[in-house]
Amino acid sequence: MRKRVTIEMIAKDAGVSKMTVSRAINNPEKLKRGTLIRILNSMKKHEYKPRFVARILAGSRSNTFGFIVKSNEDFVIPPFYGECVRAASNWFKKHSYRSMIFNMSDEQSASLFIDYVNSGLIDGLILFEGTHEKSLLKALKSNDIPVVLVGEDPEGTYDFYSVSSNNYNGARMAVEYLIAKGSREICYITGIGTKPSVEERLRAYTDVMCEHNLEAISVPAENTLRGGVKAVEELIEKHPSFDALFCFTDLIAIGALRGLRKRGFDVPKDVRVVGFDNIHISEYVFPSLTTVSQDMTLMGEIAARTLLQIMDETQPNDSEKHVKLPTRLIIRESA
Amino acid sequence: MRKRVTIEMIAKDAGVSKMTVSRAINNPEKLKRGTLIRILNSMKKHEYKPRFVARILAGSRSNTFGFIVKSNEDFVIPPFYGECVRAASNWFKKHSYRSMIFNMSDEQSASLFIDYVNSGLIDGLILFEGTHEKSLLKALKSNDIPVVLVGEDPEGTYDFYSVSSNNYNGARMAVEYLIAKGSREICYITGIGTKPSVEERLRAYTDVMCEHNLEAISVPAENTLRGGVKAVEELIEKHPSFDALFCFTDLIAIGALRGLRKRGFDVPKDVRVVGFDNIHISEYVFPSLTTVSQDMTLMGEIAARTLLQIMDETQPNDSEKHVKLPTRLIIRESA
DNA sequence: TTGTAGGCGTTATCAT
DNA sequence: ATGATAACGCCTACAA
Repeated sequence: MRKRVTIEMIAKDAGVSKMTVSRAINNPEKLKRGTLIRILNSMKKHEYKPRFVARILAGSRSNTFGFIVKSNEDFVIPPFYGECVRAASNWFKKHSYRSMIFNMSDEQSASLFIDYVNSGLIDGLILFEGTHEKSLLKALKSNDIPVVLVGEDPEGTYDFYSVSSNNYNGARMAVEYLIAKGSREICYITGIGTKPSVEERLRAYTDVMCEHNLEAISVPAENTLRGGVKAVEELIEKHPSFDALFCFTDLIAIGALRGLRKRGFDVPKDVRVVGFDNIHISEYVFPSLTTVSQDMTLMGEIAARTLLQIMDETQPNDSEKHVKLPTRLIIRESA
Repeated sequence: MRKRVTIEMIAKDAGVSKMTVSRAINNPEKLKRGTLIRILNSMKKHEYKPRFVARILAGSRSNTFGFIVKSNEDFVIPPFYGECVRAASNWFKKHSYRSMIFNMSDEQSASLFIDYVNSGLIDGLILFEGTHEKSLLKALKSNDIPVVLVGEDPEGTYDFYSVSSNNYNGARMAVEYLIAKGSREICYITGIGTKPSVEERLRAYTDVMCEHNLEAISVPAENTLRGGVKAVEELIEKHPSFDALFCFTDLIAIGALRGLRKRGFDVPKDVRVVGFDNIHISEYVFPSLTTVSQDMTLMGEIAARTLLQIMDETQPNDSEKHVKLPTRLIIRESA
């Protein structure tokens, strides 16, 4: 193992003090041209890289942001969050910040992430729905970590900035579309938990059905492919006469497609199916999925931009506290 | 912002020196019961958390491992790697290590990761195929970072440990199966680049076709859904009479299914399709995908176990240098 | 424009 | 079993 190259060695080599080398790195404009060049050369020659942890310990910003995402059975980074992350991460990059993903799937990952945060390794965070646990939010708040939520804050008690889609309108569109197409016995495969997205989409479904004097029937499912299959089976058991399914997510919908086929149903002839999210693969499955599209790229960008604004107190902050993005109905083969 | 709780404050509060508190954290067995309890209580009272970066700077291990994964157009963490990561990460967890994912998609992410590694924030790495770039491997080698490759080392020059599937045998199985089923005009949608997996699967395809006096026709595709669609279009253009497709990955195969359907081909009646990887979703698409299964869980576990063995020099190291895992043909609806 | 001294929070080493 | 001191590598504040 080669011995580590430190700032001190560069200083000695370039015939200056450590401080001058430090300036060469952080405020090069404050140095005389000659000195700067000499130092730069020496750094290159010795392949000097400042040691990240030392800078942090001495008080520097990390210029690094984190994403906290919850895995599911099918994906370590579920596609919907993945696209938001990609967009946010590009935004950060454009502004010379770096970013990294923490997948919060267990205690162990949580501990790592907490260590990072309270060590100064992370300057700010974007939390995706599913990770908005009270204890976590509280910890972040009390440590003064800048945070933006993707998805609404379930409690609202911590007053974080948030970016989400208009879940209610999106779900309404989907159900109204199914009704317009002639479906009457529309069942809803809902999500699990008390997340706002779950509650709003369910409420929209119930409202629309009610407005049309149709019976609202919903069953819950894990947000996974398998969850979709199981929900369909439950539905066939309990309400075999449905002629359409609205699903909490595309993942569930794709599972539902499989479940329906297994039982001999044709989509869309026997049963129309609509999902939510418009993840990449929904366009490729058969039948391709009619779905409510969330603009993940825009969500990611807004989340990133908001976070930067929160942190940069010198700039005027024109970010809305709670952004709600419109959704679009994407009509494909399944309904 | 609450003032940071440091080891010094705990020491004062518990009436001992910093060193003793440090011991309470790292070698509790060396303390007298009473002292230990007093310190522990004080730590709890003040919600003391050791500062990660300070420990690292002072010479501690991070007990953290990293995964380096390459994103693609469809997924930030492609499903195949995702499953390996999940398995490896569980293995680490079981041994009280933590892990994190770096997605190497650009310069910016690379810089973060390099900072981490040469700061001591990462004790070892698992690199997935697609990230085995010469410059990276060289840097890791010269910094003495313990590394395990998933997928074979394309160069072989750096002598890293590696875990991969037997790509050649897997691909042979697939092609032989297609022939046994009666297909004769079997085209291969191959991958891009010079990765061993690309070369071996292609070689297997060519060999088998040759052994049966069949013409080998292959077109390259990006490893994405869209790549599959495009390859099918190219194939229909150039060799419209094919009756089977073997695809470099499931992602490509799923794209191919869509491409075929768009052009009115029925799978498997007109064209049989076989993929490679057996990612989760392949079981759910329609027709469900016949594919060559790699045991991602086992790969992940072996990679993790090997890495731990490399690092722990006290233990005898019984890891093979280059593990090659067997594959299985999973027969479903598409062929 | 450049240098000096001190501190960031922890652990290692050597004492006691 | 516990403590004192130095070291890790960098940056801030002040001085020259």
